[in-house]
Order: sequence, then structure tokens, then C-alpha cells
Amino acid sequence: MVKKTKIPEITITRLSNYFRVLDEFKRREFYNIASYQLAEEMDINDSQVRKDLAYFGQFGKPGMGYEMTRLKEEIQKILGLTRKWRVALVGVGNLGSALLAYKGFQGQGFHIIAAFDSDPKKMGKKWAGTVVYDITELKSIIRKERIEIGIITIPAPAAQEVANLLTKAGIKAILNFAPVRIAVPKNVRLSNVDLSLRLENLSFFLSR
Amino acid sequence: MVKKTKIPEITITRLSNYFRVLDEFKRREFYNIASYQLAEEMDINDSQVRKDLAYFGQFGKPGMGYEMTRLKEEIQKILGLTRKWRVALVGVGNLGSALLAYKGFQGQGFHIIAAFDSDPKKMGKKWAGTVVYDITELKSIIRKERIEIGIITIPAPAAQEVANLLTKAGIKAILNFAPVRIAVPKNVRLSNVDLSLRLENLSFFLSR
DNA sequence: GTATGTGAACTATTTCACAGCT
DNA sequence: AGCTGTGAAATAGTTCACATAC
Repeated sequence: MVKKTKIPEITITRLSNYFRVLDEFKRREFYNIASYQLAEEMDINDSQVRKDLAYFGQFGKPGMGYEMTRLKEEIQKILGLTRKWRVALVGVGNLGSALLAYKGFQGQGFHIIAAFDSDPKKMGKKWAGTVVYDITELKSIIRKERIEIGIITIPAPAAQEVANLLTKAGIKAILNFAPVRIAVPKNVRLSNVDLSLRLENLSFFLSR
Repeated sequence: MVKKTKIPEITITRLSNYFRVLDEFKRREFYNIASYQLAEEMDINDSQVRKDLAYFGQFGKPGMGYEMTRLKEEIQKILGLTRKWRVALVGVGNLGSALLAYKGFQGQGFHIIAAFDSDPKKMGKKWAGTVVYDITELKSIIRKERIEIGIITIPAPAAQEVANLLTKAGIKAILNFAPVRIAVPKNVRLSNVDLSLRLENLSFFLSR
């Protein structure tokens, strides 16, 4: 039974990680997995694992643990990975082209349908199989292609402007790589990947 | 006075963000900034800002707020950004070369001194000003160059192996982009940037 | 006997609220 | 009057511990 309790955001991150661990164990041909095994792999407490899963249902059998195939499917459902997601990427610079070429997204069901750039030299060309469009076409293509997720890989100064374009085009979620905080309407989900921030974090711990 | 209280990790992340906000305000030529202004920009509570800063000292003046130049310097000190950090990058693929070309790190004091790859076609060449070495030279170069931070941008299967090489070479912190959990000795600081995980997170919220 | 699911206890983090400094 | 720094209160998240199901 699915609880109405508020689910901590970090539980979702852990769910993704359980999914990874299950993948690894699957290759080792186990059939069942216990919460303490998942917990051990991730350096967390075993009741944390059970709590996380219990937010979404009763997937285990007392005395037996969790059936791996079943659990993987359940997590896949919870995370919304049973369907394909249509993604657009804005900014075909160094990072943008690296992400276009990155194979990992496809496997998880994230398909980059279109890329956008404001550099005429890049427009109309394909990059790693994805067509690069003029950014002025953003709204029409995102609507026509029913794209729901946008990835921002442009320099910081233009990031807010592009975020506005994306939300006006009806995008539902944004993954922002520009090292700047951007504002979006509250019905749009925003996730920031700030690379300098991560290095600064390491720097802090090294300086102590 | 610096407290001995345990500092929440998320405080460090917020510190980086305060730093960003200060940069923006500075361009607008303000002299002082109050906790409620920083808080507003970041959509958090103003006493959160004061608490975060109070872990490290008393930087503000009641009735006046925080002197911006001073506060920026203090945060810089706290985060260890007053010195240069010597960084190595392993894996000059799509993502690796994008990061080598990324200018943002330099500005924050993170200098990528050396890159490593196992592909002979890449070795000996320069990429965005950084020499790419044979990965077999990793240990000697990291020691010779006194490199303290390693960035892993290779495919998942080899990530653990490279992490081992890095720690054996004496690296103190690792920024891992491979979509796999890696284990490091506890005296080595590890930070994971898992791009699929972030997309999965968005996917979860879009599916609700 | 073994391991889940879950209230209860505990720990961490955030927010409140206000005394005291400028 | 305005805003910091900080205990106290409130909220969120983790771990314990055990009744219960296999």
C-alpha cells in the first residue's frame, strides 16, 4: 500500500542507487537480496533500505528478502523509467556535445530528440546523431516533438534566458549545468549540476 | 570564534552558493548585504544563512548586515579557495575533453595539471593546453607534480581500478563522473557526479 | 530460524524568536 | 530602528527493536 507520507528527496536518490546495486548483483546471478546486503553495498543502515522501499509498497517477504527481478521492476516503475523521456539539449559547446555523445542516457530511457545552439556554424548539422537547430526554433520544435525535459549547457549569463524559453515552450523539468542559480515557475522541476561547486566541496575538506 | 560543533555537509554547499550570490550582488555595487537578502536569493530562511556563517565566525554587524568584500573573503578562506589546487583528470573521452576545455575551474583555483588516457592515439598530445599522459605514468607524475585532486571521466567498468591507482599515488580527493559507486580509503574524500541519477530524479517527479 | 515492515526513540537540521549590539 | 548571533522549539530524517510473516 502506498503511503501518503511525504517522501524525503534523498530517498529518491537512494532508490536510483539501489537500482545500480541490483544491476551488479544480477550479474552475479543471485535470486533474492536482503536489505542488509543492499545496505552494506551502500554504507547505510539496513532499516533505511526497508523504510525507503516501504514508502512505495511491500515488496519483500519476511525471512526471504526481496526478489531481485521484482524489486528492479518496482524501482523502475517508481522512478518513471518504464517509459521513454523526450529530452532537448540547449548549448552544443564542449559539455553539450559530450552529453550528446554520452551513451548512458539512452539506456535509461532518456532520448535527446533535439539540440539547440545560437551559433550558425553548428545549426543544421548533426552531432552524435542529434540535429542541432537554431535556438529561435526552440519553442516550435519542443512543442511539435512533445519534449518534456530540457538540459542547459550554455554559459552562465544566458542560462536564465534559455530557462525562460524552455518553460514558455512547456517543458516540465530542467537539468541545468550552467554555474548559476536560475529561477523557474514552481510547476517546473529544476535540478542543478554545478561542477565547480563539487570541487569547492572537496577543497573545503582538503583544507581542514 | 570557530565552533567545534559538527558542521552539516549541506552547509558547505550553501556556502558555495552564498559565494555565487555575493558575486552577483557585487556587480550591482552594493556594499553591505543582510542575511535576509542572501536568503531570498536562495529561497531559504534567513536564520539558516546566519547559522551557516556562525559556524565559522562572527562576520556580521547587528543592524548593518555583512560587509560584502569581507564576507566573500571569509567564505573563500573557509572553502579553501585562497590557494591553487593541482588536479589530474583521467579519461580524455567526450566528457573528459569537455572538462579540460572548461574555463570555469581555472577561475576558482583548480588547475588541471595533467590528463591521463590509455589510448595511444591521445597520449603525448595536448588538449586545451593540458598534456595527455599514458595512464601507466599516473603514479610518478601525480607524485612529481604534487597533485591532490583526481577527476575520473572513464567508463564505469574501469572506474574502481583507476580510483585505486589514484589513491595509491597519494591523491587526497576524487571527483567521480563514472556512473558507478566506487570505494576509496576513508582518508580520501569522494564526490560523485552521476548524470543519469539526476535525470532519474527528474523522471520521478514528472511521473507523479 | 530469518528478515521484513513499522512504531518508537534518537539524531540532525531548520525555523522561531528575541536579547543585545550598531 | 534594524539586523546579527544564538538558545529553544519544531520539523525532518535515521536507527533501533521487535511483532509478525515466511
